[in-house]
Amino acid sequence: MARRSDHTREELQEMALSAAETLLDEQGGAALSTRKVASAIGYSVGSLYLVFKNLDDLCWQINARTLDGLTQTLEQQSTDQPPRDRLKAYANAYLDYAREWSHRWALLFDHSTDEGDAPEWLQEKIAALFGLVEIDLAELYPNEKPEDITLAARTLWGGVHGITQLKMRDKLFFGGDSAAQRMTDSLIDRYLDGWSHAEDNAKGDAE
Amino acid sequence: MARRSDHTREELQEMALSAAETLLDEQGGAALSTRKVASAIGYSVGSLYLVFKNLDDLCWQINARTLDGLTQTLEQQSTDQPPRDRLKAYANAYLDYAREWSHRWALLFDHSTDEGDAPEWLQEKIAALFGLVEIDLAELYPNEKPEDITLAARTLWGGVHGITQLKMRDKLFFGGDSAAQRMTDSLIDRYLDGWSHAEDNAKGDAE
DNA sequence: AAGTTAATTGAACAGTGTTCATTAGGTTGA
DNA sequence: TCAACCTAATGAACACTGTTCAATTAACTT
Repeated sequence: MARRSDHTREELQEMALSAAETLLDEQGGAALSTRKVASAIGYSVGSLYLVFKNLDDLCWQINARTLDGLTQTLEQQSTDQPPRDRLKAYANAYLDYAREWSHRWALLFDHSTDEGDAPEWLQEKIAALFGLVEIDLAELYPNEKPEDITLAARTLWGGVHGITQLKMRDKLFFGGDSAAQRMTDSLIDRYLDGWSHAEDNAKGDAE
Repeated sequence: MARRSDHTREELQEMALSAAETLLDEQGGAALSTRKVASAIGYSVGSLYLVFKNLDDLCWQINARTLDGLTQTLEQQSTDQPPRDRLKAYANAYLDYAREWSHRWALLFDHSTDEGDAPEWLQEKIAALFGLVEIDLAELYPNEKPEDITLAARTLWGGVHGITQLKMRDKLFFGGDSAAQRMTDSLIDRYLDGWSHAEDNAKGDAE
């Protein structure tokens, strides 16, 4: 067959990504293969290469969607609460998302191209995620320099990410299901308290 | 050839692991293959399967060695300093180790068996790493319940791990080379300050 | 109806992990 | 000394993988 034009390029791409995600959810990242995706959408292997540069490209595009979903989930958290609670809600949502889409989450952070870094647009999406945290921190510490807010956001969120990762890989072995959330709560509370404490001292010294 | 007995099983295993590590360091985890390892040590593919259950097993054994090296590095940090400084030194050493052995470090945390968890002995090694942190925290907060120390150690070290991972994957994009260390310092200082703060409050309330 | 075009194919190639019947070097016993 | 045995070591075979690209053929044009 040739020139079927059953689907546009965009449709083909969407079908492939969707099929790949299903495969990923059901069988994990190791099971992702071009032949399986192709046969799942009723096209041949070669057709995938009309729409994706290679399997790596397909993975990055899945990652982009995963990251979009994650960002959306975080954004859906109620804004009608104090920044500190919202940060905790973010962390919780982050943990839940990783739990619900464990294979997608694993692909997002495990997958690394042989050569070169993640694509730019992916990096921008991650930056946007950090941005959410920065907003809350800026609200909590309006007198802080922007650079310090940026550093704090990355520190705090790096921490949440690390806890999530260890949890996902069963390398926490402590305290059952609720442990991870207790840890992110503890992290956020103590980090913010420690920060306030330092600010108070600074003020005290200045005056 | 057969029955050469040039090397014992133990020697063969050591040769294979060592060759695999070299391959890993030079070409990354994706380049690790049974045929390459076999040819590097002058044996055939089949011989590897006399010593390792499969490639996964070989990877786990590399990971064990990586984790041992990491633990040793941390243990070499001077004990002749206050617990807080030692914790920072640990975090620093952790970052340095990940930087120096980036491919080994990536294999350690990316590699996940298709089915089932990491082997038990690996989990014990990780627990031992957490133990180092617990010692310092217990020294800092002698009145804290052991369970709280355990949780805090995992929280803090999960955070350091997360920062390290984002750094390694270039997903921090902030502040150049020194950023990661500034972040772990910030994390440890603020977390400990926040903890002390909370303890003071608790004491104040009680009295 | 014949010609043109390009969407789609799938065989081919080079690689992968894993298995296991075969082989050949070392050891043993006569 | 030499045949018998044993077993460490092999590497061909199998079923997979990603990727390419000449060949095919359905649909459009004339």
